[in-house]
Amino acid sequence: MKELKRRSDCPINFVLEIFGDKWTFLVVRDLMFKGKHFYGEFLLSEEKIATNILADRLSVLESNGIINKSADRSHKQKIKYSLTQKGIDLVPLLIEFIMWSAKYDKQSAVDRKFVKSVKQDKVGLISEVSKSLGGELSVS
Amino acid sequence: MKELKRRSDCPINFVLEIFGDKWTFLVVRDLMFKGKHFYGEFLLSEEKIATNILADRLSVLESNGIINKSADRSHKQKIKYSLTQKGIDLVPLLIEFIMWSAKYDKQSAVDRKFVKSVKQDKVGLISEVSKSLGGELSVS
DNA sequence: ATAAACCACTTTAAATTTGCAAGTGGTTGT
DNA sequence: ACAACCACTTGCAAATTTAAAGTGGTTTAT
Repeated sequence: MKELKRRSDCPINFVLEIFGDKWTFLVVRDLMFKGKHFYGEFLLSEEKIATNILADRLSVLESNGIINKSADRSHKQKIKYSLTQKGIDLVPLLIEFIMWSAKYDKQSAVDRKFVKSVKQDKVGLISEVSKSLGGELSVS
Repeated sequence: MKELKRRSDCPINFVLEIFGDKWTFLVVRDLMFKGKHFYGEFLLSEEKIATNILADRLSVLESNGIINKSADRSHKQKIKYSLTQKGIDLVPLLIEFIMWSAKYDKQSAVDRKFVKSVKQDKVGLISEVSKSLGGELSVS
């Protein structure tokens, strides 16, 4: 229904065609840094995403292979959302978001220990975060 | 007129409040990697931004301190747009955009030499690109 | 000196997207 | 059996985006 034609093959544009709105990266953030996995958890985030927007963004993320759905073990209806490797590979990108905001947003709620850790060993932190995300088995 | 209240103090959200749309980063890309500086040049880009959107995004970028305007030497009316240091500090972020797309977009028009160069020495390339952008004097 | 072209926008109106509130239909807990 | 919970879906008003045309100075060519 959407994204039939891409505007260009530019690599910057490629990211924008998927993530170019105010909400999609917040869902990724919740999965990546907040340990959230369920629809109801995303709704609780501070920015207050609407249910229809969340449903739409989850489906966009899934159809682009950034996340996948799996069944919760004990709860038939509960759907667990997890990052795929393609999603996990956004870690360096999100870290740069954080570092830029840490530098330029005076009232940023950033974790200063995290920033310090990135400054000391960015590569190490990326692999640590990525590893923790990849460690989850998805029960498709 | 806009952005009176921020949705949260989250560092990811801070970036999205400025850049969370499909166009703003393309203007930054043109300034950063395409050597573009003038209104008419941005309009020529492949993605075909509309004039009103471009005018709006330039003013958003300026009011957020990402770019500044300066007068063209020989041409009184021509306005030259340049990245500020705050804008130049987006280089690592845009590079991660490019690297992610290079990995996951099969038809990406990415410069493979650039990708190779990032893989070999990311820090070096960032400082090289940043230096080339900072070298321009702005005649306010 | 005058006219055409260029410059950076602005305006208008239609189409699309967003945000809010309420509703849906199946599942689970008591 | 019934209420609560789950992941959405629907309807609608408001905001944003888009294309096209227009504005009012500036510069270039004649």
